[in-house]
Amino acid sequence: MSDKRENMAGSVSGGIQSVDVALRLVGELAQCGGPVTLSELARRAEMPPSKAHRYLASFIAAGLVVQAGRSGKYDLGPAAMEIGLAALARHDFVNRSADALPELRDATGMTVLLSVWGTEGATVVRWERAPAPVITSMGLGTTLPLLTSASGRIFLAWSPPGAIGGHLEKELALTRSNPTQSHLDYDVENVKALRERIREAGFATVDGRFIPGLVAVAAPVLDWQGEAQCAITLIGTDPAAIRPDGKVVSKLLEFCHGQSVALQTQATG
Amino acid sequence: MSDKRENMAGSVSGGIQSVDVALRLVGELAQCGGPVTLSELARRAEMPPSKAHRYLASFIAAGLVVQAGRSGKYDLGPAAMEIGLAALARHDFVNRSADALPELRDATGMTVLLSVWGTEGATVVRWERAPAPVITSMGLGTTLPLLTSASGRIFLAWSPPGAIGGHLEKELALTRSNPTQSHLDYDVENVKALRERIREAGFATVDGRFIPGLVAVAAPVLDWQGEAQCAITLIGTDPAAIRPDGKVVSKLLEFCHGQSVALQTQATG
DNA sequence: AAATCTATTGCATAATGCGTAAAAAATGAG
DNA sequence: CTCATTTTTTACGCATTATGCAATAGATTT
Repeated sequence: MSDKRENMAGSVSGGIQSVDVALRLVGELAQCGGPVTLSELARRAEMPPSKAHRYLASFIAAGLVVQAGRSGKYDLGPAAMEIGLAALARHDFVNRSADALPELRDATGMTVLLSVWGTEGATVVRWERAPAPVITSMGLGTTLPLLTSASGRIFLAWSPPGAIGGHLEKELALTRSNPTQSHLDYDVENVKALRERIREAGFATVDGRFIPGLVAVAAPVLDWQGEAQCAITLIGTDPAAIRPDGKVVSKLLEFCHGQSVALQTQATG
Repeated sequence: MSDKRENMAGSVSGGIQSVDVALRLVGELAQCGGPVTLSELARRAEMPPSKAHRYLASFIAAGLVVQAGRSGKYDLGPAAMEIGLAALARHDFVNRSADALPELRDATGMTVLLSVWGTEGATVVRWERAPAPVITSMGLGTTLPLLTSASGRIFLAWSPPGAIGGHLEKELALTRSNPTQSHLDYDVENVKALRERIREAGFATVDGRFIPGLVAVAAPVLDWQGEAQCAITLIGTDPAAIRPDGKVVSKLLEFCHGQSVALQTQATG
């Protein structure tokens, strides 16, 4: 009767089941804003607390998770930072651009954002706040929407459709169910046209419609395949700053082009 | 004869064995500078390639690992970044100090480093390069030595001895076997005295002996238990800048004290 | 102080990961 | 182009290991 050799659990990755469970657990923990109790974490990951507890024991032993204070709550630990920083250093435009981002900020007077494409969307990896008092509460790891942020639109335009398909659908569904933002109601055709327009222009902008009073312009750093490795975004308050033929946009494009060339020449392997 | 219920493998974490293996594997992958082949990774992690392959399948399914190009080499993926960034955002002195670090840099004219204690040692988490041309090629995730860096010495002095014991011994052994650095030959007694001196002073300095031409001074941000949550380090070229009664040191101490207070008042739970 | 919720540990069972080994694919030499 | 060699991937049965359930211990609230 047990001639079915396939994995009877839903998560068929061809790998190790325990690891699938473990990664689901750390994923949930990462999405929680801060320390969580065992039972809440178990609830989110949809597993009995005792099971979660055993996995957490392994995580703690590896330093991936720590138990905060004596509240017993669990939180991500130092090993998580190290793995993340190692991953960040791999895609080394982060380090390479470290010197350049402040320059760009000073040259434009706008807040500079560096984001990459993660599993949850466009993820902020580094930012340089402008001297001007722009109220942007955007921390490391913030994920930005695909359609309504300049950063997101870069990945919309310069990522293989397969990579963003799921997220795009999710956002489209969300806009439809949100009639208050009727001016944003994109459909499959609109998005296709938007994508083309952005690719032709070489950059993407959003005006104050999405975040009132804030405007942004973004451009991609492209690898040898023409895919966006990261997006550089400038955020400010002056709508005039993001005019297609303005100084800000040209500086941004120049910068991104230089980064793209640097990325493509070194990664010939 | 199998009445021994204890885990017969070496890694007894009280958790899930498969997860211990998995975390060892990602740890190795993180320590490799870049993409690695299956066989090399398996060699490092001391397991048969077939075993590593199965684990990697799970990692890839979760986005923790990607297969670079068609070389088949494995590398850390976007999920690794996200987990790391989430961990970084948790220990929120990173975000809190984001505004403050540049101020400190401008006030002192020195390069500012923010480091935390990770499993591999003192780990650079954020830095602000000084306008002055200081040649410091220090990327995110760089780990600094415990004895011969100002950042490391902070954790030497303000960490529970148990947490740093292993690393300390390793470094002591390394210094002993390295006769060219005879002026560094610390032993258990020396280190104990060094630790006491640093704790009394409230900060640690290193002069040009370790990195010729560079000097550094560091101070801790302490949590409610009196342990160092992170270290703030100033790096420069002028030995006069790091005098104990100088302006730079007092600015640094003032800054760290402020951060410590902020940390302790908000984390009352 | 009682009660409720949460965290942690123990145990039997069967499901899962492990080693061995072979197939398939890639690489390199003649 | 063909063969030889290395590397990656898949297959399978056995034994170890993760699991669900339940009991205990601890914490927090009424």
